[in-house]
Amino acid sequence: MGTTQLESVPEPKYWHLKTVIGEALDTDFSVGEILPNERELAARFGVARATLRQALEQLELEGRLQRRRGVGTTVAPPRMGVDVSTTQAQWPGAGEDTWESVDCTAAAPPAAVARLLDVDTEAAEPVHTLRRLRVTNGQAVAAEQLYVPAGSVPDLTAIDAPSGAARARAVLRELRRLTLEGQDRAVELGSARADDAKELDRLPGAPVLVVTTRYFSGGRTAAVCVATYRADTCRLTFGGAGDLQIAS
Amino acid sequence: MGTTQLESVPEPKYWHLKTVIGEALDTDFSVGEILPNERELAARFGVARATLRQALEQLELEGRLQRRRGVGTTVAPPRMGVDVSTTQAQWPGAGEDTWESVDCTAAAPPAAVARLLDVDTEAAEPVHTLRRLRVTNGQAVAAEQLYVPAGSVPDLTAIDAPSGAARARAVLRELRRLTLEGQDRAVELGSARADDAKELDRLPGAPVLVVTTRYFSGGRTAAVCVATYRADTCRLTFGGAGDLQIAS
DNA sequence: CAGTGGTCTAGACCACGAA
DNA sequence: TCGTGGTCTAGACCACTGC
Repeated sequence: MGTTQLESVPEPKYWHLKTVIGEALDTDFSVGEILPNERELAARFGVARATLRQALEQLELEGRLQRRRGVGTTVAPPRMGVDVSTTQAQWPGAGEDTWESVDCTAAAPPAAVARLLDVDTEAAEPVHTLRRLRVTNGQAVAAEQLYVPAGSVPDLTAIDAPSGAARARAVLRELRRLTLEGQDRAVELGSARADDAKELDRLPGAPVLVVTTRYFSGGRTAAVCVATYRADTCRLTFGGAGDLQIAS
Repeated sequence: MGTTQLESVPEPKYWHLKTVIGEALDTDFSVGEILPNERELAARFGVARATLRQALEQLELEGRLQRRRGVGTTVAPPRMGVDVSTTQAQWPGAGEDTWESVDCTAAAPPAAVARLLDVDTEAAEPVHTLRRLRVTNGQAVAAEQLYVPAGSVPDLTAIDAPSGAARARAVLRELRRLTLEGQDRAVELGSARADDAKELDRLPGAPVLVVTTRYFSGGRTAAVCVATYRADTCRLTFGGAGDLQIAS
């Protein structure tokens, strides 16, 4: 009995580190406080920097930390709940939204989106491509692309501006005049494309929650929306569960 | 004009690798096919194994690859859509569910869950803790924990078995007898706890989508459910969007 | 047992932000 | 300019799977 039972299944170092640091965050640090830099933390725990980084990456993935190049690692505030409810079907842009930086072009949609829309890829029906940014509490939390086949908004006059923010608003206005017959939604994990990452102030490849919505009107898919939410800072809520919160 | 414009913002190697391999998956490989091992791939692309692994990790995160220790890296099938719709409020276990491996204990809930339930942490009201596994297409896609305060199911007789699967079914049966007044839902990114990871056939820390649901009845929170979905293989769908699919 | 992916090390250099 | 996190290397050993 001189030695106690050895761990038969040794826990990886980074996993243990994550636990230790996670507990320290709760007790020794407050939100926004800056941690020692990675080289010092690694030395303090007696591990290689790469191992320490593995632990920090996990904590960042869980929304506990925020790391910024050239600045440092800070304690993140609790994730903010952003409402994406489907309980009451509504066109995008309706209600008390906090969308900003509206823009509009006539670019052709990616093949995957064209498949969702009922557009004929051969006929090349024009598709309005809107780009919006969702800003909550002063932070950009989502980049959205809304694809609207020209056929869905026939009454749109060319006078409304050929492109840009004014055009985008005109498309949204026309869309809201239609009768929304239903909508569909899916959520999955993805990694940020370069352009979205830039607008969300993240590095390319950062984990994001991709929310894809189909809007039905007139017996067809009238619009498709692909919204990319920062996975580190956002908790998507449905049904007004704004205060719902589970610490991981 | 002897030299073309140098890349002013050189793309990281792993990012470029991810693109190259991702395209190769579309053209040169079919679902289920096994890739060359990491050491060979790294050599073939002329990078260190760690760099190659960074690219593979991203592709796995996006659900394009599946890696298993001791086996190899295979091309993953498209993510399966699992329905978690909130359009019609219903108690867990109702409808055509595919939940399995039901179990039930009387363990005290984590503090975060107790906060959501209206239980008095001091009085220590007993809480039924159910554990279930959601199996779709023969694969475990989610591990769920359902917390039901004893006060929510007062008519539960002790005769129904003190614990285990039979007890779990009894709790669910009693729950369904109540009038469900509403429900709440939130989705966020997390990393798999050790026990969940084991049941989902993943390593601890694997990315998961955590779905937290509150069930309201009798003017209080009658139950709280925390479901952990494999983020690599699942796409959460709302409103019957089973066929909704966007390639990333 | 051999071969796979998972963990870990001890360095190096780069890109970015702030002073 | 300096300090930060981000990328990258070339190794090593370990844990798991299947033969």
